[in-house]
Amino acid sequence: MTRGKPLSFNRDEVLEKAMDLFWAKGYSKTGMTELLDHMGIQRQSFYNTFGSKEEVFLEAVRLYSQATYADIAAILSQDKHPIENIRELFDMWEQLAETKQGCGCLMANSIAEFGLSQESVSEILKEQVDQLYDLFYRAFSQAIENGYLPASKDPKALAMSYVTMAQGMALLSKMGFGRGMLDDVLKISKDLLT
Amino acid sequence: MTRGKPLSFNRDEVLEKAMDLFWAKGYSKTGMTELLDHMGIQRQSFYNTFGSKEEVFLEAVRLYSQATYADIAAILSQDKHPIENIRELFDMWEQLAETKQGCGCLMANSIAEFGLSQESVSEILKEQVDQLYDLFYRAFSQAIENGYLPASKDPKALAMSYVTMAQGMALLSKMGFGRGMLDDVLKISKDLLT
DNA sequence: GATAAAATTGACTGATTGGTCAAATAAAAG
DNA sequence: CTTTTATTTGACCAATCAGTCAATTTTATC
Repeated sequence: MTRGKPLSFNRDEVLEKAMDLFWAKGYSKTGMTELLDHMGIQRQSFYNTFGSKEEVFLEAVRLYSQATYADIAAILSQDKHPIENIRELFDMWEQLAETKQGCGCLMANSIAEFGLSQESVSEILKEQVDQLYDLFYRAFSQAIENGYLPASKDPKALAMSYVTMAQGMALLSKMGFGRGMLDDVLKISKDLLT
Repeated sequence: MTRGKPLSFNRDEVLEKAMDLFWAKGYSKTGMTELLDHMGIQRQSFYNTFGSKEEVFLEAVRLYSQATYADIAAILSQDKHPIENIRELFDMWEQLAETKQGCGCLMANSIAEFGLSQESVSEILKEQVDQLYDLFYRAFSQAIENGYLPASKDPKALAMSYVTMAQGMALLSKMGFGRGMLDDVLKISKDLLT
């Protein structure tokens, strides 16, 4: 082991707490003092470990999108009719919206907050959106191959539409739209996936 | 006429300039000095006329949503097949996205920035989203009455889905998604509106 | 031209921002 | 026990934030 006093906190744990706060409040509205309180570490420990507010934010966004990607991939990769997978996905989102009331999606929030204005951020966000798109694209392509969807369907357009709807739903959930909105969009999905 | 020196600027004009800046940068990232520069008026004139940064922001959001509502209403109220109206709507959005690169939609941006955290803002936003929903709902209901859509369609779910997609597209446009994304979502719309 | 009212100007305020510095303390390894 | 590394503490910094104040100028009505 290296010499010296070891970190008294778990890096991953406090990063996750930072992620939660950025998720709930956004980057600008999260003050350093508040962030430190929420992470439960000292100012100096923070700057030693994470470098700066911006750097910890980037790490938080990466952590968020990796976790989100894994969750969605687990559902979409099931060998079932896509409408069934999508329904499960919506169930997960509904549960998430209840747990994290008013928080929406950290990626969607960050896109809105930064757009292309800060390359360090947009670089990550663009990559993550693309990965999410690929996930849906592969799922729908596979569904066509497996005969769950007619070959006339365009997996590319479907994937883009679902990414779009996901972002839209994340946003609207911040305005208090919940089950009703999800049910409506899910209902419409049946027309798309049959 | 009332006594005293009249305003040397047009209130509506400078409000529109404020709207443009809030649209491009969001509330938090817009500083007063920058806002004043962009509006082209003096600090004191600003506070005399608009009261505060928050108040002018609320006015700007109202102005934006009224203008947006009018634009969309003009298109959706046409007595054509809804897919034709939706196509026109997407054309408008594409043009807008080109003009206002990276700005997205002020309503979507504000929802992401504030959510329900500030009642003065969320009150307006919720109202505007509801109005937008009503607009789509009436359009689809009318389309069913006029025989453009089968009665089996659910105008409620369709309206909610389009509001969701609109928000999602506004968000994604901030990441540089443009024509390709719009074309894909429009293509998917054909499945929904036939 | 006197008077009233509003616009304009620029300096200024207190609070808050993210971030730094230095000194004291704690704990692990050699 | 010494060395090395890290934590902790609190003071501190320059910059920026929205907003204010008072003196001055401009333009209207009387």
